[in-house]
Amino acid sequence: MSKHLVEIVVIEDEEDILELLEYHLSKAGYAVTGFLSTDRVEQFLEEESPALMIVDRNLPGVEGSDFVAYLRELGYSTPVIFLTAKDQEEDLVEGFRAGGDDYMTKPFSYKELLMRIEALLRRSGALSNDKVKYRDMLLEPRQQRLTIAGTPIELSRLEFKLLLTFVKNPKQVLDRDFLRDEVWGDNTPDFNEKTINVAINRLKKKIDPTGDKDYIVPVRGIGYKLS
Amino acid sequence: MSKHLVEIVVIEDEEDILELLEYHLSKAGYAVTGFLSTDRVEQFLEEESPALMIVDRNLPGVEGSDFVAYLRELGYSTPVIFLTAKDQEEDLVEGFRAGGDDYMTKPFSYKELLMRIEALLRRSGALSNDKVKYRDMLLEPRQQRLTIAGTPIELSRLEFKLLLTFVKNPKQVLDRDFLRDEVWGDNTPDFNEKTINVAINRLKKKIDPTGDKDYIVPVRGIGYKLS
DNA sequence: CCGCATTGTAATCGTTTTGTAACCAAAGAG
DNA sequence: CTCTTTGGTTACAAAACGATTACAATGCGG
Repeated sequence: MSKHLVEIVVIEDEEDILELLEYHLSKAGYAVTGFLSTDRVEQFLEEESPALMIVDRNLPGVEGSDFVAYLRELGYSTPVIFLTAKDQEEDLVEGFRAGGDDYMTKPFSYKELLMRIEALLRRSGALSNDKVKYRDMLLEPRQQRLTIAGTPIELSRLEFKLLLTFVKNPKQVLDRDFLRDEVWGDNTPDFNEKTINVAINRLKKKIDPTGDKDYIVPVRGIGYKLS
Repeated sequence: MSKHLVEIVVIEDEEDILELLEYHLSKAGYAVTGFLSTDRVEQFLEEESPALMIVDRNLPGVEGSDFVAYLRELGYSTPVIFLTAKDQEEDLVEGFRAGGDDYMTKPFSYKELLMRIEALLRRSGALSNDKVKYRDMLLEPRQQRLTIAGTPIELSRLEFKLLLTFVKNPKQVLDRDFLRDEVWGDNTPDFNEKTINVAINRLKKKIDPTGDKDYIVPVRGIGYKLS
């Protein structure tokens, strides 16, 4: 979809499993890059900086854990989840010693994998912990980022602040005075009547260009509300 | 990694399991504080800040996950490993949703628990690595040296410190206040607004003279981020 | 002390964002 | 239906902000 999404690298030599992983991760909204071996991965890391790597232990040529240990040696600290059929304790220990963050044995639940991915992304700071969702809109105040149905939308600071106050007070009619205080600040003298109109207008054009989503609707004589 | 002084909190209502945990963790070199219920934990967190918490799901009165969710709500981001007899998928999902970092079902191997603890500490703690690699940049803080794609680049003290804070917080938007505190120190009075701009500018010119790598990108009205 | 690198400050430029004003369209009251 | 009121739309001006450059201040090694 887009480069704004969280990027995950999967290294897995069994092609059908790799495809299944790619399918599940893409569906969950991640940008996935798959590798059948470690051959091109180092080169890839020189150019991109994925948020997480899922690495099979059994890879052609190299042990997955040796490869991760090598990356750690180089200085990469990308979070790693090992996937493996090996469930012996010493294999697991080897994985963690190599610098892995988590370890799952096959067969595993995809739901659980997704949960562990999310937890690790949260911990490593790749995901913002404060998110506000409303319908298909996802706002991340710290990053000042908005995605609608997965598509990133660029908003200016004012526009974001405005949308955020609506999302924080959903379904309520926000009168013009409230919006002025909340978004522009209460110390603003000679505040132009139409400033709000124009700001709302610009916001609407960005979050709903076709105008059929009806996020923000006017309430005549009072203000606006998010429906 | 020095395990000295690393403080771990264990919340477990079954007294014998708690003792066993305390035994194993102490033996591994951690300072352990055990609780039989969540009652005193919040008060404890106000005074101390443990590096990690091990929390049983089944606690008298409160669900362990609810308690962790409550702590997260309060703003505590202490790493959490859940311990539980519950191995249903939805229980696990609930644990992660509450803000847990890892999840182990009883009976579990102590060796594995210790590995997971260490991995989580590594990930969450300030790992003072002597090498940090990000894309094709390699920073060596000890020697204050930078190489990009193998080529050494000369950076001044300030420039290095600035780049290091970006590499340590990749993909996150660092606002001007954060950068000021982190790089210049928080005790700087009458800090010129443009100082950051100029410093970033000089840094960019050195690490990306042609300007096509896009390491550091501005986020208008907030600050900058490393992409 | 001098010379050099480093860092801060100020001025200027260009772009983006935001405010203002004029005009258009729609809703409601009579 | 017409008039009034209020919101929508557009164009333009002002302001905010980052980039860039030049220059001054600072610090450090000789």
